[in-house]
Amino acid sequence: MRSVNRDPKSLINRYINAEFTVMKHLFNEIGEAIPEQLTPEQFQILCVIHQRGSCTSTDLADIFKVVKSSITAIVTRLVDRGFIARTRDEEDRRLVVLSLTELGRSIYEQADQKVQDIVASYLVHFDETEVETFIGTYEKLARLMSEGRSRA
Amino acid sequence: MRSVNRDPKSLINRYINAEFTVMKHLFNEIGEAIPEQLTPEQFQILCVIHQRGSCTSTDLADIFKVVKSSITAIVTRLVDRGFIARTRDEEDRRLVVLSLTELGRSIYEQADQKVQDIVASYLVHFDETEVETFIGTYEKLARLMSEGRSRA
DNA sequence: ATTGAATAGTTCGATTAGTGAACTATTTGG
DNA sequence: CCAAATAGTTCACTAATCGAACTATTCAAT
Repeated sequence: MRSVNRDPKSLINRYINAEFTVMKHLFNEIGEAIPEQLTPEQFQILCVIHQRGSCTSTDLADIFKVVKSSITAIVTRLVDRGFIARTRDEEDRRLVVLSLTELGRSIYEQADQKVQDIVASYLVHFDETEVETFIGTYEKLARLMSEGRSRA
Repeated sequence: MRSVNRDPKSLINRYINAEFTVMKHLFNEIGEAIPEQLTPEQFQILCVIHQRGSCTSTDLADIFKVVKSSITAIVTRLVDRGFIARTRDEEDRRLVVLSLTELGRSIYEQADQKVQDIVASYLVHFDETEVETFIGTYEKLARLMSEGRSRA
């Protein structure tokens, strides 16, 4: 990307505008579509616990790059609504293991289906190789950012 | 994208994971980098006013897909900090015209430079055609979403 | 074996962003 | 000219986030 410095505005601004627009719309539509009024953050937390089976507050704080007290707050709301169970780990009693309840799993699966539908309804406008290339580049970017912090 | 329905999870989940990861990191880094503690929302509002010269609360509410009272709140904070001026339109006295103060312009330009630097530091890992293809697809997606609401 | 440091999590008080309903002020159109 | 539409604000509420202070537990080093 030699031309970044010669032509700094155009590509980067196009990228930022697209990113903001897409993210805003996606979040809005997901917010509308998700049953039981799950926020995007709540949805993502259920998603991680669903994928892993269980996890801790510290795991979630690392994944989402927020401090642990933020996780406590969100998790408490989800526990109050019966979507998540908090279980003390008997091996290491400092740990609180988070897992989905049956209700939580069911809610997550409904929400996930809606998200799939929304995204699919957009992806249908692209041909397959375009999508694969796009996602490949996107994942590379996500990887760079996750590894990141080593850049200037 | 015929295979979306046959192979529904993989591509869509990869896309969503990448989207969330990238957005999270980008917002975090922008938040850290922006001077004077501008939040991403505040930055985006200054950005729109900077691009347009001036605008109204209703414009901003439309652009960001939020209700007008949200805009009132953010704008009030930016006015309090001296970044934005509210001017009653004498033609149509219902309108409040928002514009950047000198300070606001200066703060925005500093923040914008940091954002450019952050994005450039990632784009440098890609070759130019890859970036152009990626952004092209991204903009197409953003366009579909903006037009959207007409889908199922 | 004891104790001091690290780790896991919560609580509390603050700020920011967002919503919806009720409100004021102005303009417009039948 | 008056009713409806438009523009914006205020208010009370919720969600997410932060940071500092706190409890409880485990680990490590002497």
